[in-house]
Amino acid sequence: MSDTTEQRPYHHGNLRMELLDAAERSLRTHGVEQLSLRDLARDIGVSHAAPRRHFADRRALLDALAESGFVRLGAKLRTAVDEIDDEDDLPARLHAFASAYVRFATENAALTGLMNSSKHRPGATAVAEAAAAAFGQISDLIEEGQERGELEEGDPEGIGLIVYATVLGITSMVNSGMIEPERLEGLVDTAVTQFLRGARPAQQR
Amino acid sequence: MSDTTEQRPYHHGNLRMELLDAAERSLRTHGVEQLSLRDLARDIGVSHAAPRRHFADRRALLDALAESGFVRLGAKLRTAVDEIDDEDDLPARLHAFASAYVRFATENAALTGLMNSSKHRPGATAVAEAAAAAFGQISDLIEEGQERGELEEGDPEGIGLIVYATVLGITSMVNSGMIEPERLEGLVDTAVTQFLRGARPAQQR
DNA sequence: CGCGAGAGTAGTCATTGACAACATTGTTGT
DNA sequence: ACAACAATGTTGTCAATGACTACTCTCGCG
Repeated sequence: MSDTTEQRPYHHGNLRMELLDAAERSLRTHGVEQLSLRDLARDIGVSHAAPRRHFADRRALLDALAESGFVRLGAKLRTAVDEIDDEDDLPARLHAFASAYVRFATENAALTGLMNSSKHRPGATAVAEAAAAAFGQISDLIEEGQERGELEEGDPEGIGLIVYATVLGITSMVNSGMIEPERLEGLVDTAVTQFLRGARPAQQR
Repeated sequence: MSDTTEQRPYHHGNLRMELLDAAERSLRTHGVEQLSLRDLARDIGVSHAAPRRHFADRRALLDALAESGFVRLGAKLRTAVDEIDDEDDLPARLHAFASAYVRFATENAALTGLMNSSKHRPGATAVAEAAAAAFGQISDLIEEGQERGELEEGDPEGIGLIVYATVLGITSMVNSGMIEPERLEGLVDTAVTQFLRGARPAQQR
């Protein structure tokens, strides 16, 4: 059935997904502050109260958005790392990871901001889990590096945290306009390189 | 004249400052989303339109808050660095800088979030300047380190950016609940140490 | 085949930011 | 002194919004 001129049936049938889509568009073009449930409903062509059937309140919609963001980010990170064929090439894999992150985070600036601010909200366990899954990948990378003696010993998560923090900070600065996007690649490069140098075991220095 | 039972004169005399004070309290306890101009006006006991004489709109109030935050942060950073008597002790100074930053940023979590999200708003030049002043200090530190040959050559600002980014990222993770505050000190410690190792000139490796 | 749950609608309310018109007070030039 | 006048507050109003309630439509299941 064509949906162009046809009257929409009483039941939309796909509202939840379409709400999320519209929400992400609005997020991208107008920012999170401007995102209004009634606006989305108007865009889609349903009544102002319809979204309530799918999201208890504005927060719930934003949380769902953040969760979906983390899932997609996780996937991007995974494929980026896996694309480095040489499984033992830690520098390359770390670099791929960092690059993929900053690309996603700068191409989806507003969404990333939302993701980073929602993941602490109590009750948003789904968001937290999605975030942990995305982040967990770097711990694995670090762990492998340690096993092969390329990185100093110590809590893999703690060490990974540093890398993650740096990348997070860089994108935050780009997204807030503090530094120009052109410098992104270079900064990520030096960040990863310096990290690898700084985290080498003592006997290799 | 006592101001306890006395009727407030028609002209408050200090509304702007008191608004900023109340705003910061509200920010701290309820977060930026809940901050409402009318609420502040009620708290202070003026009419709902009074704030408009001092801040064109909600954004302007938030920007002023962010600016004041950067000014205070800058001062904290400066004194922290200056408290290290040995002017040549780069590690100690860098550490003091990072420590002071994370302390401020975690003790003023919501304010920091606001600061980091406002500094890009076009037209908020005052905010941008305050931010640059606070951040510029680290460039100076790096430059000194380079002059004494303790750090590899290269754009001081670029190198400083990495440190700043890492510290920014760490606090962002703490403030969003991704990592526990107890780990803060340790993380900052390793971050600074690793940075210094990684940024040493080649011949010293 | 009817009926109940799921999904959408219309109506309402309190809150809010923004704005305009008006009131009060402090200041300044003469 | 004192009459403009600029600052600063006040009341009143409006449109938008999120949240809630009561009602309606449809479809699938027993």
